[in-house]
Amino acid sequence: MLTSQRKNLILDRLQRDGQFVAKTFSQELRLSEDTIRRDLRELASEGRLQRVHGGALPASPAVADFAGRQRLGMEGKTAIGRAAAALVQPGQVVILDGGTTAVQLARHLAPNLRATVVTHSPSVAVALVAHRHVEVVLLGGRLFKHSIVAVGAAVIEAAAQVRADVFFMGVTGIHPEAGLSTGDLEEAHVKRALSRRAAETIVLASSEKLHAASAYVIAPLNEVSGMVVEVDAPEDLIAPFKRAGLTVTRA
Amino acid sequence: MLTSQRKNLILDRLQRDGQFVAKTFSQELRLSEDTIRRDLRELASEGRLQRVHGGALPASPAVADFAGRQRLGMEGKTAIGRAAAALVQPGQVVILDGGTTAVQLARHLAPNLRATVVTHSPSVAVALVAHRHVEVVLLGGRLFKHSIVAVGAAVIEAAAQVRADVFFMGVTGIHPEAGLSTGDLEEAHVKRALSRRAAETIVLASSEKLHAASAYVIAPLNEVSGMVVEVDAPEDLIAPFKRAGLTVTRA
DNA sequence: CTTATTCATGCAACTTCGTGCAACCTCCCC
DNA sequence: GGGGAGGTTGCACGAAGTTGCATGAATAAG
Repeated sequence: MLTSQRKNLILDRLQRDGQFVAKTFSQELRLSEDTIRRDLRELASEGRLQRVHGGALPASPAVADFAGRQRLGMEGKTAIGRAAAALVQPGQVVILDGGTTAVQLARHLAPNLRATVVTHSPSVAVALVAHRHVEVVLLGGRLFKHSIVAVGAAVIEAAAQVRADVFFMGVTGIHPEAGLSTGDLEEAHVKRALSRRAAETIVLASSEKLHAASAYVIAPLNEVSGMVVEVDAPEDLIAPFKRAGLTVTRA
Repeated sequence: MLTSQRKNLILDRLQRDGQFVAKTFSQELRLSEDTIRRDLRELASEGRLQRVHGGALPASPAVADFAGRQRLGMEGKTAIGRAAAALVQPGQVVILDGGTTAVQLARHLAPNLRATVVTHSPSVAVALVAHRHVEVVLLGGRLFKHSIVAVGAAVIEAAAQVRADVFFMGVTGIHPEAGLSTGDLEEAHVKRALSRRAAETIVLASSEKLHAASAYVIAPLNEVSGMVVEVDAPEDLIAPFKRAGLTVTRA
């Protein structure tokens, strides 16, 4: 049996059964589990299925993708969210970006805090329903499922109505020279627009984002006033940002 | 059964029932309670559900808040959602209201359906992230937490950009003489505006809404083209609407 | 206050995972 | 036909993940 033939068979099974167990299949084909696992790994890296312990599940592109990212470094993101939440002052108008870290921020806002949160992320909006005293303003637009945020001209237009005190921005890369960047052009536009509607911009930067750069530039570093990083972020990665004048908060 | 599959199942149950009992589920799957509890702990730490003594509740107290409402007649609402989802034709532009029934509708859209959904409900938007082929447009505005929908002039303005084929509306009352009504003035305005942006309006009417009237009028009956009711809705409550020319679909 | 669940934790047995490695195959060029 | 490059496969082994049980703490219910 050819490798690619076997891979197709795996995908067929996955579609048919809604699940795929590596061990069962290896016995059925009388091949070692290693071979099957290798196939699964490759298919997963092509995004054609979602790898899980023991086998695989169908790839539901956006969700699984997002859920996967969500699990990664959840601890650090929660800590960053909590620390950033503490930076919000009573009565402020805050713009909150999308992403898991932002949702954690929303979750950890002090229960008695009175503030207004403006967001283009439906997830953040839903998370804030739990908060008694926070007024939520949702910015609408086309939903970009990969990140679960609204994007496009509509968001930018709606944001123009807002003057906020601070914008908490998520990025995929923050680099001393390259500045802030993210993986989607539309998202980069929206982040830039939101940044310009706030007096300050604070970047939520989990460790893997430090000194990384993605395809689309959002803004140079000098448009950022601060960043929140994990408590154990290496000092030598942080130093360049401090030199650039950013206020660095450790979670 | 794969671990992650089990976790998905837990989340599904939670969505479906609005609650989750560890012991019951462990017996059902013939696994130790420890395993289930471990899953719950992990899901809780990812913020995907809210851990409580004995089991779990939906993550966003948003939904938990709903949970009271949600558990009530959930079966009927799911059925209505499914039936209404079947009314959507490929390629249509659909406006979807907020509320539990609408979320069920979103969940039950045929997986291969290509369509555009316009909504002012962040919950609906999040639910549709899972759908591969549906384009989602989010209407922004101030978030009305009780119903988890955006309301206000911004929504109405954004809706003005849209010409939809059909609007699926949730109400708190539909009455032969009093027409459609709901419990909040702002919401009534928004529903009316959305209704005018669609060629047809179809009301999602679980049994307790029939012949009920709430404080704020949305529109008279003649602006409605159809309604979806539970399969066992009493014929004598339905007859007046049929006489008024509405197409009644039984779930 | 008492009692019965339910919970978190540590532990041991077991399974599954990733990596490096060697054997083997196929294809292609000489 | 010889031989090398590139790819595939199975195995070994240490790492990581999963599960059920025991224990004592925490919680809900009467």
